[in-house]
Amino acid sequence: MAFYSSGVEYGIHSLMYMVDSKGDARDMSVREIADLQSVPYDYLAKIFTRLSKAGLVRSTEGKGGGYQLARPAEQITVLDVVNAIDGAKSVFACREIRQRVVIFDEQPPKWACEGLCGVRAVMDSAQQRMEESLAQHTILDLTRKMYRKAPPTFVVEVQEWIDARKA
Amino acid sequence: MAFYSSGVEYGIHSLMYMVDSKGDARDMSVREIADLQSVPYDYLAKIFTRLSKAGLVRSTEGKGGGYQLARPAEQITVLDVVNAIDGAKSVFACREIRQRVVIFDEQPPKWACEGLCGVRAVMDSAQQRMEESLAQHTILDLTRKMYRKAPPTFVVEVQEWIDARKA
DNA sequence: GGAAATCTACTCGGATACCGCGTGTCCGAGTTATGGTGG
DNA sequence: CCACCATAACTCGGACACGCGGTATCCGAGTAGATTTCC
Repeated sequence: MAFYSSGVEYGIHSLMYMVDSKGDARDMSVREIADLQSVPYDYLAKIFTRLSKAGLVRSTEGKGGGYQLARPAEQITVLDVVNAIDGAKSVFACREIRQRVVIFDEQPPKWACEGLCGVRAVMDSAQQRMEESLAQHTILDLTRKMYRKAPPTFVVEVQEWIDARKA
Repeated sequence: MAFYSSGVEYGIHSLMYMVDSKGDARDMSVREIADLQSVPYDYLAKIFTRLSKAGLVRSTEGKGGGYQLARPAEQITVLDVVNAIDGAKSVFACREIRQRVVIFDEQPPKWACEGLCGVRAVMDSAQQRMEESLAQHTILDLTRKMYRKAPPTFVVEVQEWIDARKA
């Protein structure tokens, strides 16, 4: 299975649509975002509460409310989104096998318990590299890249869809 | 959940015990390795068939048989073990959400399908960073680090346990 | 016409159902050394 | 003494049971703007 949940994917793509062609924030409701991308609404709603708790988006309640980026899109990294949605999870779950060696039966010595397990240290550092890489890409980067790839008509079509929706 | 399976952990720790204090390969049976580390035997057996298929260990069948590193421990990286056991799996499962935008209904245009999804590209490159990091650590490194941390008596105790076991 | 009640469209949070996959176990088959047995 | 056979200790491979967590759905509660109703 994949490490990052599908929620992460939904989250990132959603945030990408919450910034317009000029890079400014755009106010949208969860239902709009879900319908726009043909994504399950209830599920996406849960994801946005997490994004909100993490401070990546701001919510306004009541009718006409919705979500909005809490800070500029160039200050929201992919790592931020990942952490917000999936939480701090580890690529590797160390089971302290080093302590289970049959030689020290029932009572592993201190040297086998203190510090980080060597295997785990390697894994942790690898994960850190990955996260550093994720931290180098922002939502704005992704949005720009998407709009650059699409024909110019796409930007306005999205905007029109949203406007028609509000009415 | 963790990305790398517990099998990976078992595998790496097992390989570490298959090289002696001088760094030379040591012949061991799965049962020995499992008992030494108090790890489920049947499960570990499956892991070793994978290591074997990947060419990391060599097997000798029949009584007195067992496994042995197929190449020097300094030429087996953590990434090798991970790939052998968990196979080539991806941190991120792209669901092509970009194609699901409601604007192009039922028939996403070509530009939305060709090339890599932007989000996926970011994830893939991040994973690559992680794997590069894993490829920089070898089994020999890990073994050395373990023996360096343990008191000198530990090395001989392990050897004695193995020898007593053979008799 | 203004205040109050109703309606509608949101954000929240909990409970739950489904199901795939990791983890672990069991069993049978094939292989090779070892030890015992009979001629 | 030697050929033969049973046994034990391995590696393989498939099948399966169990449980957890990701995915998704449903529902109720709270909030706030828009609309209607009623005096």
